[in-house]
Amino acid sequence: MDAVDQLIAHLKESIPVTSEEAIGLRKHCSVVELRRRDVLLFAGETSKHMRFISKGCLRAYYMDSEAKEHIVQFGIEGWWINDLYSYLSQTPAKQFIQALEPSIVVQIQIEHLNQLFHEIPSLERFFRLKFEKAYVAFQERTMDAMSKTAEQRYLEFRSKYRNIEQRVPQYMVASYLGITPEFLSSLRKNIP
Amino acid sequence: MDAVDQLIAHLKESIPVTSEEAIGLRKHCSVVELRRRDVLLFAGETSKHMRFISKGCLRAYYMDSEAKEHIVQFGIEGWWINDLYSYLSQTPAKQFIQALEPSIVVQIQIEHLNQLFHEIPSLERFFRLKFEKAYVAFQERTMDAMSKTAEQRYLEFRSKYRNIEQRVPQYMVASYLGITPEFLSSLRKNIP
DNA sequence: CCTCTTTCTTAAGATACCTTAAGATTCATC
DNA sequence: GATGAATCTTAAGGTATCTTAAGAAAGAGG
Repeated sequence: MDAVDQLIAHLKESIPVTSEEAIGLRKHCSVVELRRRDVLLFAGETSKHMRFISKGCLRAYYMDSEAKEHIVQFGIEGWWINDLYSYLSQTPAKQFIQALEPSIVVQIQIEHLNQLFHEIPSLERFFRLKFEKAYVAFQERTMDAMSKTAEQRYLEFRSKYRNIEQRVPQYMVASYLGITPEFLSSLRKNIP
Repeated sequence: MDAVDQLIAHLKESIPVTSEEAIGLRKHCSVVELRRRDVLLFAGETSKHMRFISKGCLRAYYMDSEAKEHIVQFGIEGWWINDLYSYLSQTPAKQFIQALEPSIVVQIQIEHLNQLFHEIPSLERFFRLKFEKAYVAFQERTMDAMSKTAEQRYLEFRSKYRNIEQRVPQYMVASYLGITPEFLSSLRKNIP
């Protein structure tokens, strides 16, 4: 099963996809192989693709005014990763997207995707739902960031994303949680 | 100029609206008057309307597991307010929406709005853009909550929303910023 | 206007989280 | 397998923010 097959299988979990539609889709997909540390999208560029992770692990992060990195999102096999705002509004990205492992990503250009929305109407619904989920995830994260302790946030991260915790460096988990690596280390010491 | 006129004027700032379209729109709008403290949407209910504030001031907030309130959003004249996730996914709201002053809100039922999208195509674009903005606002707020001090967040709130700061109680600003009212009070003492 | 409720301030002691620095461990690559 | 780079831990001292409690000020509604 190649990378695009995986994308199609992923779509089929939520919407029906006929084999003709799959063929149409395939035409508009490009597959990118990334080495560890390769950057797929630089801040300042405009995000021109929707990106599906077929293999590997990536992060989206931005740099604050003091050049500190803050991780906005991780992504692994079967997830989408993007600077969604840049993509949707076609304005320069604030985030970088970088591979943390050797990875394979399927990309669909924005023009092609918009065209596909006409050929495969349920695809538009698929992305609307994705977007709604992304929205609510951010809303929850905002509220958590403001009302929960770092320990609570870490425990929730761990139970939600065990798999991710095991494959990214701990200091990146700290960055995702908004705390220092030292503090995360000390939290971990005091947890079973 | 009545409440619906205000809504139409608001739309005209972003998209063209013909007078026939305005008439069609008007049919599907209902106007709600609220007293101070009236609740427009309860957590647990499903949000069935898009809501435009024609007059007054409201807040969207949720209650955490310890019964503490956390303000997600304020809204004043010319803003939209909703539990957007509940509205979009038609699932029970986690947030309350409550008037902080006597207010007038224009509501459009979801079925009517979806129908209006066919009659006034640019309306769909209007809401897509609104939604993108809401998304990026949350993203920024998440990152701010995790990387900036309460003082920085307060100063930014103050310069962005001077008008709101002046009409809502200070402890609600604190709740919006994710800090205690006592701490906000002490921050303010040390700022010009 | 008066009164009751809501909101704001102050202060002291507690806790969460950060900074710095150094050493220990693990990992990647030759 | 050796070596240098990347990552993790520990610890001490500092700062940001919270909790509690009480009184002061402001505002709402009669």
